[in-house]
Amino acid sequence: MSERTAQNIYDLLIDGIASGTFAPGEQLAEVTLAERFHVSRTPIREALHRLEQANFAERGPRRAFFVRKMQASDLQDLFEAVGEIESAIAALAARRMTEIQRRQLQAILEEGRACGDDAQTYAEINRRFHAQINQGAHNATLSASHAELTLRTQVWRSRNFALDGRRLDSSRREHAAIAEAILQGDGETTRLKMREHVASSFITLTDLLKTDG
Amino acid sequence: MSERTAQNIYDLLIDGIASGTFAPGEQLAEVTLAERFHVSRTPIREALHRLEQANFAERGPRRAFFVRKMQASDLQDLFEAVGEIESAIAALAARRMTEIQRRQLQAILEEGRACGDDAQTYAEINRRFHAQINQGAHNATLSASHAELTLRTQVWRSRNFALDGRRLDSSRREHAAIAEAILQGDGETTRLKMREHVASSFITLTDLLKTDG
DNA sequence: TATCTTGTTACTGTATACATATCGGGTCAA
DNA sequence: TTGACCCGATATGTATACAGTAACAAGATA
Repeated sequence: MSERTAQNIYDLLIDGIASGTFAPGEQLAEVTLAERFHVSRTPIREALHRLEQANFAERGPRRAFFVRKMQASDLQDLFEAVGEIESAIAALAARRMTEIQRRQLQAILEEGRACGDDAQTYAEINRRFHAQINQGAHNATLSASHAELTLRTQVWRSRNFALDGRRLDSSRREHAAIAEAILQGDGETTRLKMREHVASSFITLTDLLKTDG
Repeated sequence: MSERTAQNIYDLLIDGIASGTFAPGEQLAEVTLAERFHVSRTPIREALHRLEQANFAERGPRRAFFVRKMQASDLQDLFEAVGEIESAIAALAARRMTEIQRRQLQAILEEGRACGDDAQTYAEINRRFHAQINQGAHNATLSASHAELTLRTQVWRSRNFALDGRRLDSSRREHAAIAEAILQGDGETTRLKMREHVASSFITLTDLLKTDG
């Protein structure tokens, strides 16, 4: 733990929240965490303030920090926001991607078709597909906002990492539709397809959460 | 300076950056600022980290903090992002506003028509108009993202606070068009009108910046 | 019984000393 | 002349002590 302690603590806390080590509503007291991680309060403080800013923690009585209790309605809010922003990004990308970027997108799509049913491999290709579109929009501000919100969804996704075969196929189809619209330069169709795609993944996730609980 | 020192410092720094007291590229050293504001390094540190997070400061050599140099292209990025997010919000509001909220929006629009040419009064009404639409979208996540980006634009706007008469009239017309689309529940028209509205204010701002520089 | 007051406690907020990292310049040897 | 290395200056990063604040509970008072 020689350097970047605060950053490490922040990552550890996020992992802990995502994995359930720190339960929703649980208190995050500076002293307790300092002892747990064998550091002083200072880097803990910094990490907690960042958590608060990123909406993973909130303040309670005595200004203490608590793991934010997320409700199902929060999740819906969040995915709607991601859907709107990512579809805006995709619409821009449809009009702005360079020829090289379009070819790369096609290549990634092809990889997704060819990769078989291994969920982990597909997840990585999925990530690159979305990253490619993000780049193609040529708007760093929107990309940053999108990244921030996506990180928040990660907390919900992490425990339901695997996609079942059915969702994997429908994801492929949706990607193909998005890519087609982008390659045709049709911004508004792209927006619709991307919005539907995010909505589908939301539905899948909530179904998974239901069967878990 | 009895309480919430770090918050005060943060506000002071933002004001300073907006007003030009802290020039772009200028270093923000913890010790220097601590002496200047007669506090210790600790609250300064917190404020600087928040500034960095909010994209007003960046790190330089020796990890030192500097006022971020914003380029014209950054401003364009930023306004495009605000335009996309706010138009998404407006489109949602068109479909979701309660009857009461719609009436309130009409009332605010009417105030804007009636208030005459006092820029300061109109600015306040303008703020409420946009806030009302934000509320109407019923999506806290999008509203928060929007607020964050709007704060960033504030730095550019503050020195060009006043709207001239011509822009004031066109702003009124644009507001009317947006409100009409919302009241008809027409999401896509609302989206277009709001995007145009943000773009217009961007153009006005860049014109003002040109004549200044 | 209701309420106001006051003390205790459990937190974060701030000050300050010390640790650590990084850049730049100067020295010395090849 | 130039490259390697060391050392000092200048930043932030971290540890720790102390200050401040707000919630809660107990006891006094009406």
